[in-house]
Amino acid sequence: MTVLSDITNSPGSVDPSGAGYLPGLAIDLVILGFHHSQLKVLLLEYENTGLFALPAGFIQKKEDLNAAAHRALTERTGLQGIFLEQFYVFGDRSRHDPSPLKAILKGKGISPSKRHWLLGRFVSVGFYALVDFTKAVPNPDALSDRCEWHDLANLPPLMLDHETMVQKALDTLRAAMDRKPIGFNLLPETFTMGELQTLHETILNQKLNRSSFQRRMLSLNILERVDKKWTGRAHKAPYLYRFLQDKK
Amino acid sequence: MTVLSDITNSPGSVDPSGAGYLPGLAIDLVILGFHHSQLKVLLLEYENTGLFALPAGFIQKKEDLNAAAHRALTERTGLQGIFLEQFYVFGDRSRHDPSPLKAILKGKGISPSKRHWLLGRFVSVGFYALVDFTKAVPNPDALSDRCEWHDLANLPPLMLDHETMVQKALDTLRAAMDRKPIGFNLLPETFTMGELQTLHETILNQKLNRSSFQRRMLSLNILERVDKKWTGRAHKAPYLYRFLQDKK
DNA sequence: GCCTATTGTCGCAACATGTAACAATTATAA
DNA sequence: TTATAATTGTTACATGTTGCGACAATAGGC
Repeated sequence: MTVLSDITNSPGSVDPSGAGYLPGLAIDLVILGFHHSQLKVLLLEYENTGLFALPAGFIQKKEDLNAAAHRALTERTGLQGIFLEQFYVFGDRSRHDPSPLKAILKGKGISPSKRHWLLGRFVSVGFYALVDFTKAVPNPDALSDRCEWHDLANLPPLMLDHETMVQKALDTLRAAMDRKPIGFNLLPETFTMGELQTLHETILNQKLNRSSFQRRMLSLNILERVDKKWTGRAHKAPYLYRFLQDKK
Repeated sequence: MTVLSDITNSPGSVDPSGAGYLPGLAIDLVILGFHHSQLKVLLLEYENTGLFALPAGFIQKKEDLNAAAHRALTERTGLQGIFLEQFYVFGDRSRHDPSPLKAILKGKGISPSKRHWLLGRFVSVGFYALVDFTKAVPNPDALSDRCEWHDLANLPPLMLDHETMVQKALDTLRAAMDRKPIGFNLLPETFTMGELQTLHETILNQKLNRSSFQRRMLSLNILERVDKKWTGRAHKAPYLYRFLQDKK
């Protein structure tokens, strides 16, 4: 678990990296969920600053890059074994803007030296994760006050280039989806065909034909029909489906 | 232009980065060409070591990541305005193996200190480029002795994880190709439909149907029929096509 | 029991792709 | 000069996939 001292203590003026992390390199996570027909993204909030940001992470010197991303994901959500993939590296100079972090540190009662390692230029590797909204337990990091789901359609203003990151993650997800049906990762263990279709429609931002969608999904042979779902509503009960694990 | 001193001079024992570059971060280029029905990749060779490697680059502290990749590409090929995209970040600890670089430096008559910045752990951003084989002018960097095209189907043993990089670049290219017809970037200004098909077949490693391929390509409306090509061979002369620039 | 909303499924049209055939063209051989 | 072989551009037809509507089957509301 990251503790405040890991991040806020400078490891010494000669070493620009913080506490055993790779210098100048960060990870930003676009953690996506799906709930009430809405795509959600997990954001950190910094009190007294009005700032929101994507969960981030640093890579330990003795740690693989992807492992660091998984660790950061687990720290924020409590989840393991989740779909998590790189989507882009953000490395423009224009990203180097220490003012938001200064504000955050100040809000935490810290007066960082000008050469504090967090205030330098960072190249950030963007990862996106697809999680079961009902299983994730959001958990803020050492510097943030809240870690909460936000509607993707209605984001608060984000720090630095984090809006671009979300957009690019979404583009990657869309492109990946017609290659592999990874959307399943966003749903609970069992789900109806209607829920799966709504998910796809939300991600792609377009209506899909009901019967073609059903036909296409079933023809993939990655769904197992489990049970009927009792909806309590005035119509035929839909089947529940489960994603066949061995097809992952 | 990179000079030897840029790379071999340590900038001082307190600063782990070399000569104004971002520390611990590199770029590796998978530069692809196409010639004589073969996919080619540009490799650097290090004499006396038997080592081959992908062209690499470092990111200047005042430089955007993508700009650094373009700069490295131009340095190795003389080309500008080329298709060049990130495809993956390689960040495993297991990449950290200083022995090949030690051998290379030794071959150059340099005895690096144990803490030489090139011998540390590097995270590397993989880019792949698609270039016109006939236009590129390969040019070795400060540490290498040769920069030459090699058949992708018959690679020499590569340094570190560079074979994985080539494979992953190829996977990315394949996936990208049925999204956008980016294969054109590998051909000269004008080309026949047969050449275009051979290119696709080589990249995808599978035979394609001739008439469907032609139909599909023409239906994209990105090709302009220019002229007939005189082949000097005993059959009907094929048309030459040009890629419509405005569709790029 | 009738009505309404939703689901599972089927049939048909529209479109795309695989396959083969055919005519056109160009050099070579007879 | 004519036949031949190779390769290309194009078309015709079979096959496969997707879009779209129709229909029956529920399940609760009334």
